[in-house]
Amino acid sequence: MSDAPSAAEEIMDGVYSALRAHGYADLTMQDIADECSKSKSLLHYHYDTKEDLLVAFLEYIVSDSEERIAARADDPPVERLVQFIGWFVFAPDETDREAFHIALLELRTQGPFNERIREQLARSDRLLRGTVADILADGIETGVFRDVDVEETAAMIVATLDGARTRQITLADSVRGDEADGYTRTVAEATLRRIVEPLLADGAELPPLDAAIEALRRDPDSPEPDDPEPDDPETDAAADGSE
Amino acid sequence: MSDAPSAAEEIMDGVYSALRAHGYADLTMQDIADECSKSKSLLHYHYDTKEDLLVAFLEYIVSDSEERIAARADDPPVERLVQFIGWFVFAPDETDREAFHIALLELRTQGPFNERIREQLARSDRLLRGTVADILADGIETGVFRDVDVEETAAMIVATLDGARTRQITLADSVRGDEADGYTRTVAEATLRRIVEPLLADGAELPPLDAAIEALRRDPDSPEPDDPEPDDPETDAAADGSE
DNA sequence: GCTCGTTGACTGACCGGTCAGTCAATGAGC
DNA sequence: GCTCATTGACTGACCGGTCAGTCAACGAGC
Repeated sequence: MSDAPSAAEEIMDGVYSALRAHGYADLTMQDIADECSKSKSLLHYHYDTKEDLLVAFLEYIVSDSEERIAARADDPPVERLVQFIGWFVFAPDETDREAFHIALLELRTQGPFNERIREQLARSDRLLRGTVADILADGIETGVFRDVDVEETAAMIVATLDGARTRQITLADSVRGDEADGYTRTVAEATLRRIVEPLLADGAELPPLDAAIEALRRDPDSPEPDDPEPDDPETDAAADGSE
Repeated sequence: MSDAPSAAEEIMDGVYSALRAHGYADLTMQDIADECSKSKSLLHYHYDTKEDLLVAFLEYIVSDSEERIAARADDPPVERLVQFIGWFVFAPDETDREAFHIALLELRTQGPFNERIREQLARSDRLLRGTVADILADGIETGVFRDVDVEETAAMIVATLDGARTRQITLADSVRGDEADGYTRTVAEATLRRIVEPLLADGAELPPLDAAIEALRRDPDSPEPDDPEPDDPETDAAADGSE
């Protein structure tokens, strides 16, 4: 697990880097090969087709997210929820993460044309909405949340954050940082204030979003991670990617 | 204006049909040519490059949405808002419209890589959020809405609906209609109940979403249209597409 | 009202580049 | 010496874009 990463790991890393550098639409097998310092032929040795490779990559990042989320399942519901929301927000310097999310969004648009991709996307979607639903159900049981329709609330929260992020990454101008930059953060804050806060039982209080975002940046192993170590592929992949 | 559509119009129609049929990612100039029964060379005669053609198409559909929205600017704010929200919802039989929105989402993912596309997306985004903000400002002035932050509320509403639609179109399985199908509608209803309704001043009431959706289907010239006449290209294009 | 030059719309054939995928050969480890 | 990992050279398909040329419409000159 420490040194000598397996070929599969190196290739997944290569896909990750290549996606950030080139996006999905004009990602070539050669790009991936270059990023992991291997030959294109080797990629075909391990994965028959480009599709196989990309589906494997998707599986990889979704599984990673599953593990990260599972690792935090015992945190208190309110903190977990704020952290979940905070994880959609990009800090200003996380251009790599943004680039990766652009590629993931491109990948998502291929869902309708590719069943295997769609399957992974659905898995990721279930993970995200299910996580929020679990958090809410937990909180209701504990008495920190009022009794609401957890599925509906989860759907709304995830849709809102996903929509905000989509707008931010598709409209942000890489050169002159523009208004779209802080968009997700603004919407995340509004979501907390206008959707989550009314859900709190009397006496319960929301921790600040900023603190949660800061914590995520420091602690890679959070439910929906940021970049843990420089260049760690899946760090936050699955969560967003999937939807 | 009646018969003998101009070449430009026929080509735009061709792009529209081709996008629905093939999606954006594997859209070829030949596909477009086939859809409008012209030669590929003709497309290059009118538009130097494929990019030029697609940017022209984007301009075309965003402009169309601008006009449609402007045409309804004098409707009462509450009705306008419900109609705006209803226009994100796909009726079960609107597979064409869904296919088109998939292509538009693909196009949106190219924003980060193409300034001219990004420009049009930003225009569409301003249109959508600006429209909701206008509706809210109108309603506050008239006294039907409480005094809220219109920009923030508009951002939330648009993000939520957009996120819901994204999930629906990327995850829906074209063969066996699955759970993702009614997703946008569910979220739209939740948005009305949980975001819009609390905004209403005492005495004001929301018209039902279903009625608004029905009206949109019957009346193509609504702010954010459905398919007006069979095969009318831009009908609902801009609204969603953009941003 | 006929001819002829000009123009704009349009086409088919073709070119060059790109890219996924193949294959035979090489080397390393056992 | 056999297996497995890896490589570079190669191929075939596809696609954007070019180009030489056709054709119908139109207007001018007679």
